[in-house]
Amino acid sequence: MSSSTYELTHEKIIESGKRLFIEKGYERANLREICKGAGITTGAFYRHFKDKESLFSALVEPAIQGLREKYSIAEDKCFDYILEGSLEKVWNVSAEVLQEFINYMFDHFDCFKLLLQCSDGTKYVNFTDWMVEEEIKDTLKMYDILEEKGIEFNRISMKEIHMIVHSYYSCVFETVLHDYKREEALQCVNTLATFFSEGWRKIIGL
Amino acid sequence: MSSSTYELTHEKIIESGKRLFIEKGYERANLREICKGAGITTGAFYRHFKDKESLFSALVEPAIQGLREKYSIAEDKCFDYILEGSLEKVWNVSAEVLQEFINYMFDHFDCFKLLLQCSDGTKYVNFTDWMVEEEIKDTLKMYDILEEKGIEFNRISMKEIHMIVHSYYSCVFETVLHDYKREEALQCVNTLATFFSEGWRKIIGL
Amino acid sequence: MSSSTYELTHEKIIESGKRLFIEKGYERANLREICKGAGITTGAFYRHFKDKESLFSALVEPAIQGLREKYSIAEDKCFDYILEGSLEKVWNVSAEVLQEFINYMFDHFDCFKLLLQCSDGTKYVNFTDWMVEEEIKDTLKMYDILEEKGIEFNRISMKEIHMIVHSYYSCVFETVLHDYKREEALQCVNTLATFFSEGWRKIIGL
Amino acid sequence: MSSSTYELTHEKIIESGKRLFIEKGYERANLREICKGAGITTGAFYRHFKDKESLFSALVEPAIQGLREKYSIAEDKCFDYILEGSLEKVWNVSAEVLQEFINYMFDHFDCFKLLLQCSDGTKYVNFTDWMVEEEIKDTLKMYDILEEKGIEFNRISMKEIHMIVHSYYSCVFETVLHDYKREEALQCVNTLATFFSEGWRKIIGL
DNA sequence: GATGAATGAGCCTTCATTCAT
DNA sequence: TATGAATGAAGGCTCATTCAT
Repeated sequence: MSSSTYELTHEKIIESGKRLFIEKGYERANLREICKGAGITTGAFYRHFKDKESLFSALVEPAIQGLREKYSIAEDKCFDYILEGSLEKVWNVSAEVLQEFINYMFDHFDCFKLLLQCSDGTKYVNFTDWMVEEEIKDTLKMYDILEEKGIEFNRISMKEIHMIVHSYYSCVFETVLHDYKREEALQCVNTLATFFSEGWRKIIGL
Repeated sequence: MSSSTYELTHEKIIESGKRLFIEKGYERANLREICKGAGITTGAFYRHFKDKESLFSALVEPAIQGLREKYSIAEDKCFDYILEGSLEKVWNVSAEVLQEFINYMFDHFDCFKLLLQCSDGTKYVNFTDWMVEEEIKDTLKMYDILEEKGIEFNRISMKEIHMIVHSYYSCVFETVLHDYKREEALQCVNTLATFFSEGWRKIIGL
Repeated sequence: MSSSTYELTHEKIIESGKRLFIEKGYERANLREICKGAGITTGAFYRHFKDKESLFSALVEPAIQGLREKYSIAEDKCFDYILEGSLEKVWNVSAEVLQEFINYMFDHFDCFKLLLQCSDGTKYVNFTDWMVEEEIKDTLKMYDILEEKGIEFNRISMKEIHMIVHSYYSCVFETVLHDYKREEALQCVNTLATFFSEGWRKIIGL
Repeated sequence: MSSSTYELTHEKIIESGKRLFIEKGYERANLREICKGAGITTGAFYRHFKDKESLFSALVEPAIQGLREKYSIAEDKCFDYILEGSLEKVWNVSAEVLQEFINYMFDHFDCFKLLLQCSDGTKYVNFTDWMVEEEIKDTLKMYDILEEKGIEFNRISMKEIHMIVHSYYSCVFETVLHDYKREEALQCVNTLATFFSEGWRKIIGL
């Protein structure tokens, strides 16, 4: 058995922290209660985590990394299609990726709950914005490629892009924020893909 | 004559509170500093407001009411068009209403900033959700009317509706959250209207 | 009576802080006990002082300022004599100044006790060194004047000057550190003046 | 063969402790870090030392003993000269002893640094005073001898003696406190010897 | 009616030492 | 015997709210 006392306690802190952060949010959750929930004294906590924010990071960072990877792979796939000119396939990939995202998020439901709803007071408050910025970078890259290829399309302003991309992620994350069931979420984002691909087409005139 | 000392002080508290809440958020803003900013003592504060949250409400409630009214009027107008069968006009109204909303929000920029970005720790944290719920009620009502009129369309699930409506408001509020200029915002929501009307059409198949 | 409740409490904190800092030293004295000694809660403390170190500063700063002024006056007097060539008078002034210093220190006995014996952990730990540096500056200035006037003397190294000046102040402060009575102290520094003037004469060969 | 694992570890703790005590002072240095620096666990520490203060003692006690011995020898030599009436030689011995002291201190620089600058919070805080007391005992003994021998001299009060002796040691220790180089220190105490012998002569009138 | 000093519970964090394994 | 997780008491500090003046 790989679970030493240390690891057991560590796990208990993680669980207790998760529970309390979700229940009350980062700031209102207090360490004493988290420790009580983990069956340890406050002193013991600091053998496991540097401080309160460290615990939050530990809770949330792996999920962020995982999503980042998923995103990175999807990104590559999309650009391949764009480069080979199969624009239509991009929309399909987009839909598939969305499903993957949702599945990943529901595999780490609590982490994303934490990130999206309980992170006020941490450096993760603006997690959605961060995701949006990433996506915008890609959108701009896509613009460049289309231009290079001599494909005609309407450019819209940065602000407009931002708004729409934000809207997109805000939909995706809504499934976690409002405790959708996995199946509901998957169905919803299907609709979302349709909705958005139609919107984009109209806007950029492809 | 309308500006007694009392009212003057009241106004000063309002201003100071607004400033500090925006600067630090509801919880991290502290009452002593708010009072200092208003040139009063902490004791005097409680003559004007029941407690900290009351001040926040006072700051924010008028804007909510105003928006509610705007919303109500728009709602009526939309239903009139739906009832008379001029579906196409509904999309136009939608776009116009959006402009009005934006203008209203920018007329009360600070209040909406407060509501959308600084309300963690108050009962207003979920302001966006509340707006979304309102809109959903209308969407459902519209469904009923279309049905009554025998007009064919695709029904989508509550969750899907929720997600898309949320997305819509999340766009609208994004203009405040990211400090768009009024003109930018107005232009953006124009795009948004196009984007969404196209999306909706596709989804519900009208 | 100018003593409002605030000032009364302020004074009580000062007294309690002084007592506890002297008893245990800055670091080992704790705020809760200081407050208990002052008959207030810890919260109240922070209406009077920014933090623990602030209280220490308040206790000690006036005495430092006072000494600085005394020093400044003595300095001027000495340089006047040096400039007019009455070197012999300088030794006399030196002795008189020492008496004044001692009297000043005994007028603010607790403050100097604090400064010299209880300041570990504050920015005042090296108070003696600071005084020594001041005096050394003057010694060097005196060197320059003697040189300008063409008076012959032995120069000794900075380190030697430092050591001897340190020794001088260490004597002076010893009277506080070891709770001499004022009269004892005054008599002692008389001897000290003799002792040091003899030493200096020999060393610099005047 | 003399370096068992135990002794090796012991030595490592000594080194790590020395480093950290010097760096932060006794109280602010923390045991966990000392142990980490020694490559052991906190539990293991207590197999080598009873507690934190024990470690400090171990670090510092040998140097104290060594100095004590040096002192004792010097003391005997001085009294021999006094008894045989060679008062002048006493001053010379004094200067020689000082050189030896300095050399000894610089041979065990860290220990004296610890003793003089990092001992706040231990029973060694007043090491200088302890040295002074020792010297004073000798001074009084010398008084007695002079008296017995019918030699005339000015008696000065205990407090005066204390002050001047303190001043003397405070010079000596200053060389460690301010990180003089050995050569600087040796030169300085030469000056010191001259300075003080002149002072003493004047004061006691020999 | 206004003042503002005081409350008091709460917060995160530190650390020498102990003790089950 | 060595380990190192856990203890537990203490520390400095914050803040919405109360209440004697």
